[in-house]
Amino acid sequence: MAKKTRQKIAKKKKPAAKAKRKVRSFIKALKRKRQPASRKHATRKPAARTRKSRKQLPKSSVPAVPKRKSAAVSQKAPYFITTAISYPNGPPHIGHAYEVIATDAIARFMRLDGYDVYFLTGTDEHGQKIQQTAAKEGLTPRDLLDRNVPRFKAMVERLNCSNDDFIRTTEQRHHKSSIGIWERMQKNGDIYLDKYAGWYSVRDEAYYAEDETHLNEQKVRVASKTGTPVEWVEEESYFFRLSAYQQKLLDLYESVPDFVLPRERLNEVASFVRGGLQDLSISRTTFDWGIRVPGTDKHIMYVWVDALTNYITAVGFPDVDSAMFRRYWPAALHVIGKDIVRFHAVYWPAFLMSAGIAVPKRIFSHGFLFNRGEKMSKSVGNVVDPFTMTDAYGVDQFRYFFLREVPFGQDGNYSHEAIVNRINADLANDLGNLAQRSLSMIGKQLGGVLPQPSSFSEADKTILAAADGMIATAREHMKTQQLHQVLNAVWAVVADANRYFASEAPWALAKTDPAKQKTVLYVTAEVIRQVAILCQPFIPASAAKLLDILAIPHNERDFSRLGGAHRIAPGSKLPSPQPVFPRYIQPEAAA
RNA sequence: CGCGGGGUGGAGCAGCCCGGUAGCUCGUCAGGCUCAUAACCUGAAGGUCGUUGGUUCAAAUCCAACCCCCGCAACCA
Repeated sequence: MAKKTRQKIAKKKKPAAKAKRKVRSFIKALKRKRQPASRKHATRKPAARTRKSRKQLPKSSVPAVPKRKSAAVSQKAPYFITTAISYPNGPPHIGHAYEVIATDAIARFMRLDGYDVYFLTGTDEHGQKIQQTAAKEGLTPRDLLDRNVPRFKAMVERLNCSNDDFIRTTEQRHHKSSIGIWERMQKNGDIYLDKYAGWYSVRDEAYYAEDETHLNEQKVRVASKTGTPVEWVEEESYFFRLSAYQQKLLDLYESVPDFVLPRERLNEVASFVRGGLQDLSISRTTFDWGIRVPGTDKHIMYVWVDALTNYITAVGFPDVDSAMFRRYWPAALHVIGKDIVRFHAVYWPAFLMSAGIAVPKRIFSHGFLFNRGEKMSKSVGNVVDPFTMTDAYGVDQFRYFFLREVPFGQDGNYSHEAIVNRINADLANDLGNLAQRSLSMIGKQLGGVLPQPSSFSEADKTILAAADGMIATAREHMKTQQLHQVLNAVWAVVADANRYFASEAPWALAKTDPAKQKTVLYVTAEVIRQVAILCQPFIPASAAKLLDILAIPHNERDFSRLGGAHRIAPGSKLPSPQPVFPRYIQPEAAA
């Protein structure tokens, strides 16, 4: 059995080597192209031609009032991790849920592994879209937010996320921070006032060049790409000298090859930057729901300037001498969706460089989730509400499915069948049943007292070695946020443990060799203990239950307890085991 | 010639970079066990690796061309 595990582990290493190779060739490519930056898109398109409708990110849980940590004190290495902030112009959906549970799993993993983690999530509440959505519903932006933001907070709580703060960009601290970064960029000479004109689509929140539009049947000019109506707009705007940062960004990508993961995303970004950067319009005068540009009365900051800044706001900016800021910035990891890589890997570091602030250490771009291969969409009617889903399957089951099934960084698919299959097979049958069958034997035959093992056989040693090896494998995969690989490694051991249990047949040893039976049950409990500890980041509530029925003290559940240096204590009295992972049974009238 | 991802047993995927017994999960069939959550263990069946051509002693793996699907563009990570 251990052989199988080893093979699996060996296999997984390959991609790493592959990735390194890719980096090398990527760097070469950068060097090659570096000098002559071809300026393909010379025409200046006014604003950032993007739609920024989506900024995302989930948020986190708990305290309505941020329970900030008192920085300082800890000897542990700091680890500041964030989700993107969610744009609450509608209810939260599964994409928001996915991002926050994945980020939560990483945060919990690092915490258990001895880091001083600060986990941030929140909502991005400014922008024209919020203003418009509110107007459409006859509400003020404030009203709309008061209705929607609590739903995001509730989702984060429901998903059992361990965020330390939940930031809202409408908060006072964030206004101060945004003005702070603006002034720093301005002082550095990177902001100037100019004018731009172009065809603007309100719905897309984007400008189009003349040749990107046409007159439709109704003689209305529309964006060819999206079919949305456009209007000619001339607007005074502040610009950020993004063009001055092209080489600095390329240097960054070269010196920190893991700056953006997965690697393909960095390649895309680098190629975009090599293509030439134009200055970025960073203010608007066409609406007022946002943060006012300092020293003006009609300019509102471009939402992305405001949104990205949330990451430093949360650690105390503009007070760069604060304990929080000094301890946690730069961020260790920004977890974002693949659609906003450009904002995080190009604009954000450029803003920070301009402001004289360190850039984050890594951006990780996760993929999108598809419902039976289809993008979720209201018109198709396959939008799934995270609350409904967690009600149906359970929070830990929901978390487990997405974190195990979807290779982190790639797109993923889900369906009712796939979810039921996975949670029944992996959680209920493999892990849950293993715990139940072994622990109930201890309960019934050994009076609920964890037995003392006698000498270990080769089989015992092999399965223990497999369990002891999990943490090293997990850490290796965690270096590049390969969450699904961590779970793969854990479940390979669960499968080994089931084979071990079946081949040792402790139920038959009760009469023939009680000492050996005790050893087998002890070893099995020890393997389950390590599995449960390592599962905590992914399925926190269920893992805690498993540890409870193994009578593991709360202060012995961190990763320092893994790897074989510590073993479960013989002689401890175990509570009578309760099933931790119920099988999913199709509800009766599944109309 | 817009950019990117993908086409491998019934389903979903790995393998491809560094050619050389086609692997995993689920499902199906048969057997075992009976401690356990109708679960666990063992074995079997099942594949023209999108197409065509090329390189090679040898190609799922390298090269070329082509076909098809899906994202990037609608409230949406």
